[in-house]
Amino acid sequence: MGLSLRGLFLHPVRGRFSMSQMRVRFAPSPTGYLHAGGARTALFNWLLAKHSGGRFILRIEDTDRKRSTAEFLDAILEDHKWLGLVWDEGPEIGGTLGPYYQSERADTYAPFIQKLLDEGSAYRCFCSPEELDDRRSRTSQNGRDWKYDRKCAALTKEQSAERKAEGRSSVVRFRIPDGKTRFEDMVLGPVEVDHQELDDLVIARSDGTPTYNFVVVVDDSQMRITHVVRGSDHLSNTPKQILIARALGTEPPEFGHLPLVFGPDKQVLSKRRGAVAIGEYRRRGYLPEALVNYMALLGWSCGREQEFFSLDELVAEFDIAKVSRKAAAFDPEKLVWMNAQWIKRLPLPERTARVVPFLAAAGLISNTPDDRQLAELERIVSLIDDRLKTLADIVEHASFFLADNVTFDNIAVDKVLTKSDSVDILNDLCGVLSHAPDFEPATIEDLTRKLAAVWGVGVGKVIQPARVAVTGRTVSPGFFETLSLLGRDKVLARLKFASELAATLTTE
RNA sequence: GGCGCCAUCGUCUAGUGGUUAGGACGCCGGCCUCUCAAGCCGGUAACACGGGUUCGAUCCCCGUUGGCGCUACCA
Repeated sequence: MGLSLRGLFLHPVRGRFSMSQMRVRFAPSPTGYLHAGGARTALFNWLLAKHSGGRFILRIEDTDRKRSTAEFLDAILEDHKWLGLVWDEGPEIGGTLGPYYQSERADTYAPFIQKLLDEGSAYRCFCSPEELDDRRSRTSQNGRDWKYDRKCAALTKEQSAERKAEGRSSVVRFRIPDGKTRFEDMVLGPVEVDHQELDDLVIARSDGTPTYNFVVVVDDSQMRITHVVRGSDHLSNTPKQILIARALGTEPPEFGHLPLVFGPDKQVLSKRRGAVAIGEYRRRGYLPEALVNYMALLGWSCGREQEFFSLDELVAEFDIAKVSRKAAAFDPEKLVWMNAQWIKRLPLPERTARVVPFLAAAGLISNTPDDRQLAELERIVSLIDDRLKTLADIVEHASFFLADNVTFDNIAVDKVLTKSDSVDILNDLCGVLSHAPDFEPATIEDLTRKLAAVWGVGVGKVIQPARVAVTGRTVSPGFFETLSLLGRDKVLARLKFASELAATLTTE
């Protein structure tokens, strides 16, 4: 009873022009991971709210108990936090207009269904799915322009009650009135829909549970949502929801429909089609800053030629009216570029800290390095400079610094160490460096260049075999700095090892 | 099929009733250079088509085509 009373309280006048702050929600269902499409919707909602100093509400639409899982829920919450889209009301923190899990709101809907039934805005429909199928297939060749024929709409309340008493199962349908619905979409502008195109939708299933289009209206009203921003795949639901809201005596929120996001294959991003989960980007070494920046630019632009935006800058600049009406394709290559740009902009200590989990996962360092290790790591990261496209790239760039032994790249070995003079070059360099007065980059450079002069070749001829010897690869940060940081002992040992290896490979 | 949304370089986009149609990613070339990146310089590439309106349309209108979405007792 208490629940019903609370449930019956809707907000008849929202007051578009009142001083009350904007209340915006994102309502994911935990039936899959958050992907770039959903995350962009969340981001735009969040930005809309924050730009106006309003509140961002997270509501979990977990009524599909079969497909909803705790794992998906956790991932979604974690992704929001990681992206910086903190919510003002919702899971974990609650709020005054909860519960924020739809599954916990199950008892609030029945009184509203009853209200519509009592007032004649809805009616019971006793047509079975089989009958419906039958009539549907007879109405049109392909059965695709079928609309519910309102067979049960004409039933009087007495007839309806009688059938119900007989125990016949029924659904509740919303009675679409004559006329047109128009609304001003925040993204699309004016939208008008003739009710001829709508049919009497089911708002309560035969088991009594309410359907999506009904639940959303009640939830949004009870949570005092003022603005709904969602994918344009919901556009056709909007007039139905507006009509239901009005029948319930509450003012519908403002709506904004975002164009869909395609994958590079021009197919709409979706869970079913295996869109990349946000958590996957995190694991692959993308920065949340880059992802947010990239997603914001997917369908929105500030009008100037600025392309880098922090979350704070986005909050300040975001204008939903400037969102494009055209669907946009997600370009992974541009994301990579943007990620590299954001990594470059990270101050060294920060960049170093962010790289730690990736090195730890590769077993190259401890998850909790001490100050000395961190200082060394910082020198390595500094040397690698802006070669990282993702944080995960740190492993391939830094492993030869951190691992005890060099892992040789076969192609590098084939290409460089098999050259006939590589053994002698490596031995000579080893000899020269073992007598170096110090192991500063300048000293190493000087000695290396002199050796190259003795051989009568360019420095590159000396450096390349030595690079492979010391790093196992043909590419690395600056050679002299790399050797210096690695230290004389390791360098000499590796040169020696490689020269022996090369000796076994050189056929002449 | 019906209804709806959309249409500028391959991709993300800016833009105006008169512009050499701008930027970014990618790609190509060059510079730098010990390799690879980064950086810098240069290049490649677009107003879907057809009718109107207009002195003049990429821009406004209509149509065509194309892409996409919706069309459930899913959300």
